[in-house]
Parts: sequence; structure tokens; C-alpha cells
Amino acid sequence: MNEGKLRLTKQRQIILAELRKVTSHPTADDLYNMVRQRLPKISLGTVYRNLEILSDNGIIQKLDVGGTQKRFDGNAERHYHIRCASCGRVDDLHLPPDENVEDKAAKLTNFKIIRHHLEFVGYCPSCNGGPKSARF
Amino acid sequence: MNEGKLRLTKQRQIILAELRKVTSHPTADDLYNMVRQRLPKISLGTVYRNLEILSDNGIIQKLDVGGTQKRFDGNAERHYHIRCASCGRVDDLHLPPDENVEDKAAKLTNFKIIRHHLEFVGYCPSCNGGPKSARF
DNA sequence: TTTGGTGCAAAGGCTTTGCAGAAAG
DNA sequence: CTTTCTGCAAAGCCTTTGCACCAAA
Repeated sequence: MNEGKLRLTKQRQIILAELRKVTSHPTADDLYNMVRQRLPKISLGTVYRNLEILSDNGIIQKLDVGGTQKRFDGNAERHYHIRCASCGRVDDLHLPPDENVEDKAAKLTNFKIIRHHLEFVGYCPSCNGGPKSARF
Repeated sequence: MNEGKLRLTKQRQIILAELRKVTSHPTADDLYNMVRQRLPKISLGTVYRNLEILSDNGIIQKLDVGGTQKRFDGNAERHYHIRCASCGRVDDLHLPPDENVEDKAAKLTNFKIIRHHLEFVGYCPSCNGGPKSARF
């Protein structure tokens, strides 16, 4: 975690700006390629470090929606996601967050609940026939 | 994926038996250590391969509940999970799966929905004071 | 037999980290 | 100035894979 104050470096500003431009929930590597168009000398390590810092501070969200890579969301508000089982694309789902569900869960466990995640898996419009039609 | 027929090898049977013994959602490495007590010569690669095959065939579930390692669940029925933000422990949550939520989501997207996952994050009884008291 | 499975070790893929120099405040 | 940040490269960690031998059916 990061205890000190954050500096507004060029790298940090551009990473955040690029992430906020899109709704595609890019991976760290995606962001690296996006940012590189404006800052060709930036390193992948810097992108990882900044994404970590920004999400630790609640400025962005780090998503773990399945797959091998983490994804990032420039929208820090609570919302749900849907992922394509075929191409991996992740979209926002504008379903109002269910507040009651945490109370219901609280009654069934001894955990102190902090938050919940709801993720849908399906086939996106481009992959719609199912897995076969989606492989190339 | 696996198209051929499955053989009932000693390794496969014991991996499945050990996984079904527990409700702790072990990682591949956890299982490796569990199985090694009965089959000392088994390799970690075999554990990974079998867990993959078993989950591809719907006999077990592979979980991606956050953190760096995947976890495995010997209970193939649909159910939700709760993870401790401090120690990483994952418990089952016996909240009845919400069937309606997939219909609601379907109206908001062009995806063909296959399934959904609901995961809670909190502090487990052992870590209950929050993150500070939980670090050793 | 035939064909899928195993053990071993190496390779892979994503992410983190040590370090010396650069830059923000 | 002081402290954080950056670029680079190496290291780390989890998982997958190639290969020769083994074993289930």
C-alpha cells in the first residue's frame, strides 16, 4: 500500500486520462500500449505501479473477472460487469446494485461484509452463436 | 478441452476424493500437498492437469474469487462464495441462487447470458477487527 | 495393444521489485 | 533539498507444456 502523498506525474496523469477515455476495462498491457502513443518512453512497470496506486486510493477499480489478467476500470462507482466467455470482452452492466443482498448474506455468515461483486458470463453480440463460431 | 474418454487413474481418484473431503476451496498447490500424503510421488503438473480436466467436465468447479491463485470446489452445484479480505479464506454462502437476476441482466445487454457469479468480500471471524489485527 | 496419463523439468505469461538516476513539491 | 517516481532489467510466482515412460481399458 501507499502511505505517502501522491505526486501528479505526467505518467500518472496520462494513465488515468487514457483509462477514463474508454469503457473497455483494459488490462495493464492494453493501457501500456495506449499510453505509449503519448509517452513512448514509459515502462510497463510504471503502468503497473500506477494502476496499483490509483486503485489502492479508490480512484479507479482493479477487476478480477476471470481470465489470467487483471483489468482496470476508470469508473470508480459500484457497478456490475458482464464478460464474454468467448472473446473475453468485459462490458458494464447498468443493473442497480442490490443493497439488500449484503444484509441477506450477513445473516448466513459470521463474516463482516465489506462489499460484493456480481458478474455475468455470456456470449457477446459478436460471438453470439456460442463458442464454435467465435474461434476465429 | 478434453474430447477423449477419461481414465480412472489412482491420481485422478485421489485428487477428487481429497477435494471432496474439504469445504476450504483449496488452490492447486494446497491440493498437491494434500494428495502427496497418500501419493508421495505425484507431480504438481498432474494435479493441475487433473483439476483442469475435472472442471472442464463439470465434475468440480474452478473458482476465480480474487487473489493470484485459482481455487477449486468439489461441490459442482451452483452456489455463492464469501472471501476474507484479510486472510484469503473462502467459504460457501448458502444464499439461494437468484434466477431472476439473469433475466434482468438480459434486458440490459445484447449478450446471451450463460451464468452469473456473486461473491462477497468481508472479514472472517478470525480476522474480525479488520485488516490491522489480521496481519499476524 | 492402444491411447490417455504421469513425472520431471523446462518454458511461459503476467506481475512485482531492486536500483540508480530523474523530477515533483 | 527531500522524497517520490521512473525506466530498465531481473526476479518471482503460478501455471502450462514437451517428452519419454507407464498404465488403464
